[in-house]
Amino acid sequence: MIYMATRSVAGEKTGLKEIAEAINSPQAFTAKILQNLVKDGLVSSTKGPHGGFCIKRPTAEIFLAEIVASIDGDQLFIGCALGLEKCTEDHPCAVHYKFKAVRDHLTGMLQTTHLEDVSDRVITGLSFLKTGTNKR
Amino acid sequence: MIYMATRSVAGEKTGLKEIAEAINSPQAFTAKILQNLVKDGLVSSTKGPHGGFCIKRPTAEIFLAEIVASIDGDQLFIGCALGLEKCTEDHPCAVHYKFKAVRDHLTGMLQTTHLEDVSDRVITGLSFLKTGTNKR
DNA sequence: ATAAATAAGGATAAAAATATCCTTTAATAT
DNA sequence: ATATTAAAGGATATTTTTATCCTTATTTAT
Repeated sequence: MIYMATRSVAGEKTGLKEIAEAINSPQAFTAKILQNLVKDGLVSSTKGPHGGFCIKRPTAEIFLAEIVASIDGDQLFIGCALGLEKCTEDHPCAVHYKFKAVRDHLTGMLQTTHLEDVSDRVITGLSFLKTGTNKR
Repeated sequence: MIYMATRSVAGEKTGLKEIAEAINSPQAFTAKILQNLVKDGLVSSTKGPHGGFCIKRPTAEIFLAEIVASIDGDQLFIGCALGLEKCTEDHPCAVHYKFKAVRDHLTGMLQTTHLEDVSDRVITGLSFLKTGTNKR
């Protein structure tokens, strides 16, 4: 998403191959994740020559939380740190409140940081999407 | 560890079976994790009748960070949010600083919260180690 | 219309995390 | 000494996550 954001300024498409290379992620795997993002309406795709993927909405309106939820589901946001099925104010796990503070911080960050924030740093060369030797 | 903390007041041993039941975790799997904690010096174990596991140091001196590191390794503390092999101030990933703030919060919490903090809440009935129907 | 390019989707495979089983080792009690 | 209890450790199995492969569907250019 960040790479596409650095590219889809005027609604230009970016091909799978290019995206996968840019983030040093296997093509087929990247394709599956893109399919998911398409299914969830964050990205549009077109087949055929000059086809590819494109972010649907303005990058300043897409927050990281949406992307994380689309790719990884909601466990990051609602799962219990100790793995309890039911972990609530009524029946909190032993680290519920300590953990809640951290999670609220994380959730808040993801809900207030939009793609533009992040992609701008890449465009200006302040940060990176790969190292040349990534782990995954 | 939290369950043992609620039990090993005067250096009493707690058996594997009892621990596994208390936290609703499979016995054999719990045993592997306990082996690890023993190897890392957080827990002592004795075999034979009346054998079992016991936390080695005062619970007020064992911080959650140590336990997490023993069980899950250090990726939680040092891993890059975007999966870059090398993610540093010099070569930061696109969410490095945003993520760093959250991680510092998490790390800080784990490094300042000790077992006693957490087990006391269980002892006084304010929080719980299982629900009856856990996920894992 | 046909060929070429490209994503979609289903089936499968590989790797990692989670979990189990069984044999061995050590401690205790008789 | 022997039997019993309980953890240690190695091998294996299951599940989940990560990744690949191959066929199909769609779009564009000729």
